[in-house]
Amino acid sequence: MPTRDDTAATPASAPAGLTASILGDDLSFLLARANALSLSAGNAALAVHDLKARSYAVLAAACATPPPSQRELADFLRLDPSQVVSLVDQLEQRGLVERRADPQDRRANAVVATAAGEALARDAQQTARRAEEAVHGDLDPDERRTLMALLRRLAFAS
Amino acid sequence: MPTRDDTAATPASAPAGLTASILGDDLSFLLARANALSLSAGNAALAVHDLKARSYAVLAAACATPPPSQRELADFLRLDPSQVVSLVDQLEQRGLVERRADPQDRRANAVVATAAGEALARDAQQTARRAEEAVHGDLDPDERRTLMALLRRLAFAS
DNA sequence: TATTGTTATACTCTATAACTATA
DNA sequence: TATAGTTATAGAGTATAACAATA
Repeated sequence: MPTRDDTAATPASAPAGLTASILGDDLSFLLARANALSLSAGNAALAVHDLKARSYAVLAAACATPPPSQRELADFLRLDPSQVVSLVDQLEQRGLVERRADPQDRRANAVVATAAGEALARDAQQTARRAEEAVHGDLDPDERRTLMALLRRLAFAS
Repeated sequence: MPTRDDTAATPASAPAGLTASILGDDLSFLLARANALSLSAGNAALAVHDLKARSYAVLAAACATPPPSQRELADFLRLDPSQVVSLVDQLEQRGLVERRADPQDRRANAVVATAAGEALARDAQQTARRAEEAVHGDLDPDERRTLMALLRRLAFAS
């Protein structure tokens, strides 16, 4: 639940009373707080490319094969379909993605990255990865793998 | 970065192309998606108590000893101080927390749960825990502990 | 009749700046 | 001079409903 966009960061430590409180072993809270830190670090870093975590996610997904439809993007990124419209609009105006009509289903638009979009996605991925490391830099590679595997099960449960 | 309040849920599974995309091993994205699922499940469940994840977090923190100041709440929950004002206002109007002037520093308000607040926090904690289990129910206790320990390091790094 | 994408709109959340009272 | 809390406000993010085109 927390989110705050402070680039010049909050002291991440907390009063002992609070870390030991009910919330201290609340998985949802830890998830929320970890996400908030990661999100603000990511947004700050991606600003160099004129992207945010959201738009980067759409761009990165548009590099997949086969390219996703807007509906698939909405489901995968957990965005409202109307939000996807506006994110794709912005990326399309910058020439980073294209809407390509699906010949199978003419209601659907595949969102596919242009060459410029793919290049930017690669750069932004590097940027994002470096920002991530600042957040979880003290996890060793094994721990990182473990964490990702467990998170993946939460993120794509059922 | 994703958040969407769909109670009647999205199919959590995703096109293989997307799970295998750049985002598939992006820790920030997994964190964001796992958090989004957990948050919407939490909000939906806590609605029974007229709480959301945010207000529940404030209430739960107000049960800690020593009771946190608003500034400490803001840092711990990663909320803006002005948001804390409004959340505390709401809880105070419902008689669930009180602002108690700190005799040491008369600028500061400790936010402390009332008896009713503590009772509700206990109920809500049960509710939240049950909702959590729906999200990460397929993790065994060991995996859950591991996940929490790793997340705690991200959430309170440095 | 249901679904994809779209638009418009209302609402919630978040960030910023200015102010007060204390320190 | 700096910090805790407050207020007001603007901006970003999110949800809802209605519609056209297609299935």
